[in-house]
Amino acid sequence: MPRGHCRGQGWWRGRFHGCGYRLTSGREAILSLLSSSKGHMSAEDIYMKIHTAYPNVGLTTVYRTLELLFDLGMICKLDFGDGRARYELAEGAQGARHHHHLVCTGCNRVVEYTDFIDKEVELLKETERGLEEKYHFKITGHVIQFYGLCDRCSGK
Amino acid sequence: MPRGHCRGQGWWRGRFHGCGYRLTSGREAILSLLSSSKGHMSAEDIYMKIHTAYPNVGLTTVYRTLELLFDLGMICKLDFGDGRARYELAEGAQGARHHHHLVCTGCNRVVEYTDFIDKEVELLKETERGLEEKYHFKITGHVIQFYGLCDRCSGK
DNA sequence: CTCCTTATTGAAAATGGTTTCCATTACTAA
DNA sequence: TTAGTAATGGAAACCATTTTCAATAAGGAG
Ligand SMILES: [Mn+2]
Ligand SMILES: [Mn+2]
Ligand SMILES: [Zn+2]
Ligand SMILES: [Zn+2]
Repeated sequence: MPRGHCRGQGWWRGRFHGCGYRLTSGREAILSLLSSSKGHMSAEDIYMKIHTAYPNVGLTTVYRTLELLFDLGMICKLDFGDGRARYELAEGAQGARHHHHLVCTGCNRVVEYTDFIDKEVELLKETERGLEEKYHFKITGHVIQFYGLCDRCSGK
Repeated sequence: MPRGHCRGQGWWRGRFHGCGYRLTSGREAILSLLSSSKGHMSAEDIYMKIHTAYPNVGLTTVYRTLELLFDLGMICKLDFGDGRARYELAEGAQGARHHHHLVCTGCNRVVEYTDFIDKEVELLKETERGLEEKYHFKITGHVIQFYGLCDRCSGK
């Protein structure tokens, strides 16, 4: 394990420099927010939350940074069906745990669950291997979401 | 099992009348196309395919019909990350088999796989039961998609 | 069949999340 | 410093989807 990394809130610094990207204040602000926040934020959510502390970071930069982080595999891009993409830190770095989502089609409420995950992950790995071999894909990720009505919405 | 249904291509007629909806030529054209076609079509794909035979069916009606069919649970709405929703017949009616998707993030190619499905479905049912009980959701569906690079795209 | 109610329709305009343009600024290496 | 290039933000463009609204047609009652 290389020394010098994972110090303070800058665990991602090396991730950028290695690819020729620059670690700017805007990128750091966004990454920092994603690391400390728990929800599923849209680009505009993020823009507004950092705008007080970083009034000079524009919405365009937020979009561009999110795209970059997504391409680098550092964040996940989620679609809960409400017309805007939402983001969360990918597992691996930071204490992000592997989880899946349960989405209410009535009110768009989202539950993260980690129960039942163990068996799912085990089967997933197996399926991934099978798919890679049969279809010659290099699999990089998956999305598992259940849809339904929450208690509040199922009572009409 | 009521007689009179499932005759000809009109197996869905009763599905509409029971809910107070009217079976129009546009709706029938769209449903018929979805039944006979195999791909994952966008609203505009559908609009263009039926436009030769039904020039008087507008794009707006296609969108509205797809929303209705989705709400009735007759079709699935899919997001492969290319900015437009895609649709396919839900399983149940017609010979639609339960399957999941493997999406290439390089070229957006989509593979439908039914291998490995048996064990997945079994675990899914179990997980659904657990989630319904724990989170008091009434689960109506799920999305499982793997992402990666196809053989053509992984070779840079 | 005819009439009536109202669900449905299409064309055009509006919406809204996301991208693109482009001139300007901020890094970085030599 | 200086050159080369990555990054930025504000405005404009993009484009899938939705809304508006006057016109139309499905289907039940009679
Ligand atoms: Mn989550
Ligand atoms: Mn499919
Ligand atoms: Zn709900
Ligand atoms: Zn590909």
